[in-house]
Amino acid sequence: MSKYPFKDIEKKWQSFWEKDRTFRVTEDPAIPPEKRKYVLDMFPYPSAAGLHVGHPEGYTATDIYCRFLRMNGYAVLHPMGFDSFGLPAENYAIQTGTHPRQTTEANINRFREQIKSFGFSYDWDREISTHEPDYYKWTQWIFLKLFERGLAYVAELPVWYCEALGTVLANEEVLTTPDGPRSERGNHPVERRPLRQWVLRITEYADRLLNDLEKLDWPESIKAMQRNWIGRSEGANVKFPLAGDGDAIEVFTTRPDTLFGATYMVLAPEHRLVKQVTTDKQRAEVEAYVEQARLKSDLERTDLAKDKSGVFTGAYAVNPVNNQQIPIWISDYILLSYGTGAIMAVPAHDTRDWEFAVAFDLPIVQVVEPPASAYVARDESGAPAEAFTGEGTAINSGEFNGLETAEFKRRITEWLEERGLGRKAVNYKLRDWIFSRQRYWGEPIPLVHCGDEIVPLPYDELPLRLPEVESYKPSGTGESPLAKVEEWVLTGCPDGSGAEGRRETNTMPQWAGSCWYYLRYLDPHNDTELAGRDKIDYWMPVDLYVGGAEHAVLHLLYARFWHKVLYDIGVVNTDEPFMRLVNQGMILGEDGMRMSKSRGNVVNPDDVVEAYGADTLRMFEMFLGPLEAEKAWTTGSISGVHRFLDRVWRLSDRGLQEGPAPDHIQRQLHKTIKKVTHDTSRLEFNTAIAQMMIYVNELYKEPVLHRSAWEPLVLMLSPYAPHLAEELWEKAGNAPSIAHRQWPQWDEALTRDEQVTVVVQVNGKVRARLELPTDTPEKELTSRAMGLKRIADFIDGKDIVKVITVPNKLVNIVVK
RNA sequence: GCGAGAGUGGUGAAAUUGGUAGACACGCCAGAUUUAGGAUCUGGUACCUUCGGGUGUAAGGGUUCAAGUCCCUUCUCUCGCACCA
Repeated sequence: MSKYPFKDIEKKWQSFWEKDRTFRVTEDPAIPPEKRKYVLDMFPYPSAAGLHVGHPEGYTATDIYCRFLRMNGYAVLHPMGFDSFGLPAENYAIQTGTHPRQTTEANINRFREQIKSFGFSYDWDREISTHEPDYYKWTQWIFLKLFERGLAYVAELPVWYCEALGTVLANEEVLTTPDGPRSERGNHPVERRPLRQWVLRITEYADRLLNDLEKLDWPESIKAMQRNWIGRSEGANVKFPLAGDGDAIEVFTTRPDTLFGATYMVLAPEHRLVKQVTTDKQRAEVEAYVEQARLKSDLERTDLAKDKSGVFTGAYAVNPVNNQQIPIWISDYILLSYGTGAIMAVPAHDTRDWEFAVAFDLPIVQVVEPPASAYVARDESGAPAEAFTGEGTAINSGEFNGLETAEFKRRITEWLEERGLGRKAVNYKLRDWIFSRQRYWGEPIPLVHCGDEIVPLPYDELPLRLPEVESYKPSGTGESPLAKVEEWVLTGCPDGSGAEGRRETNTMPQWAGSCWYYLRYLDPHNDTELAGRDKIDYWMPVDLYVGGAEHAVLHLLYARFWHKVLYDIGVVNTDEPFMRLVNQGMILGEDGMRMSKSRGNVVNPDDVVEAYGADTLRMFEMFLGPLEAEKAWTTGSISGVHRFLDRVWRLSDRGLQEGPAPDHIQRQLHKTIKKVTHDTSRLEFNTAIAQMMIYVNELYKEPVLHRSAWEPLVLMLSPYAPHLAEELWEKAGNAPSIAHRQWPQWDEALTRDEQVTVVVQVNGKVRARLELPTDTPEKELTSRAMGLKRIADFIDGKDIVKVITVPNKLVNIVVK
């Protein structure tokens, strides 16, 4: 159905750009810093399935923006690469014996071809892949820096282990599903196992990761997710001595002001003191409960709907503020992994403790009087029927009675500190980042075990290359396939002692490579530094980062963490990498559901390019709706965009007339330039396209096409449909390329119409319209409005209360 | 439950600071062109109507000369987190 030869045009210009290296960018010192922009796409994992329609969405958006910036005199860094370590290639290797490198590189080639077929203006001289030794040399280098600074350590931890993937996973890679905890990748069941792991001390950066979010121009939802994930809460750690024992239970609480209401304590079943405190009488029952809790999946343990369960240990602790003995229970609603794994229970003011107290008939003591404005459900006797968790005034709290919650917290914390019973404390939900994987296809960790010592490889021995292996299968011993490569594992100890050492056989997770890739683009071939400082100073930080919201926590938090470490060691110039973040909305299938093979609603972008051309695909995806909104694919409306481009093409067949265009065309043109400029700069591509459509519709009604009305349109179109625009630019007699030509400017005076429609309202309802010259004085507006027969009919016999006029907009006559 | 966001024609969606609701596009209808179909061009297309007008932006209320836009209440949906002490 298409008439314009998009296939020829697109092929022609893609090879022109490639030969011409049109989009190569260098660090030109003549360009002032404010005219330099770093626009980054989240690079893809080169899967076997090829690109889906979601990839070109974000990539088109940044491409349009970059082309727009270039035409406005900016130096633009816009690179692309591949996140090429990862499990799918390795799983394929396990099944088929094909080396993951082979699969990965074939996929990269396919991806690169596809990406090029969309006409994106990347500087391909800067392409990187994270699996290449030249690249992972620097991933390893950063790891050694982390190790040096004590930010990487080994710990035996209960970690998520995935039998199907044969590896441990980070907390962030595990999802809670109705079928229990599952791996984010592949949706396989996972379970907790105590294993020896490399861990990165991201918690040391928790406060900075939290506070610096304020500086960032990111979607509020992403910031909220990161805040939530970090989960900072302030309170106090308090020691409750055991009755008749020298030991004490330490708890974390955010409400030290409710200490007087603590009527019992609860330990996590795995808590170290459980064995010690349990009385003989209770031992059998406690042990049974602990065993039962161990076998429960986390989902069962965290099912909110279930009733509270627990067992009394038989032991008592002493509430340090009033010396009362309170019973110690165990329950699985207390998690060993948060705080100290033990709580003081204040049933009157904590919903969970309330439920537990009611279930086991434990005492409930009110210590916070709710403010008069607060609603509290009460039973027939007038006693509270639920926990009051808000702030209020202290009661039943001895000398502290009458204090407001915030003040009480300060005072009681001081009181505890003076007596050595407690101290101010901050807790985070964020855990340290479990960093090792028992896999083959990842960066080797450049460390050697020499007896009990762990010795880093000297920097000049990097990269530590992945050895070739016989089998990609996990060893089954909880070690990676690397462990079986004896000649690689056995090595001299790098401390120079000449002793035998064994290499670390764990590899890094996929996140490692993507934590810093944006820096390598700056200087991709540098073999003495990860990137030259002059290049970093020239481009960083990233001005705009576009990608999917699925990386809200994982990638974006890890990358920020590494960046801060690099900042602390003086490698980078800012403490945040990505100043502005935009999430492109997901493109759903035509049925409004997430695209998936099983639903059969997957749209392959190659097919669209084949049928309509890359320019149509680009514009269609942008025309679908706002960039950030979730949008359903609608095959039908592709033709609307294609028809538009076809109309533009046929318009060019008319030949160009020199000399000025008619006045109304000039006005329409300048309005169009203004709107397209404004909208493009704000990534509001759908409305910019609509405006160009309006303008083309206008041009269509004209008998002749003027060069002065045409060329600005071609220029404005060029970021959106670059192939067609290049062709039209050449067809108009200009030398290629259009890519660096000056963006058209508008004349404000010409954006205004000579005539405007002014509506006349009576009591706010539109009753008439007036065609008047622009900027007709308000007085005349009023008199013209009053003079209308229709209006006279409406206001006849009524009192005019007032008349409101808005120049060039409306007259509203208020009558009674 | 908590956090974030969103509800506008048959459909995707527009709408500076409150100022003509539905731009643009899909679909549909009509006309032109065409052997026919497709394609193309032009026009129409929120709903109701006694053709005066009335009603419409999830629902209800409020502020205002004027509300999709601001305020309050409620409902629905999407996403994220979820016994985090």
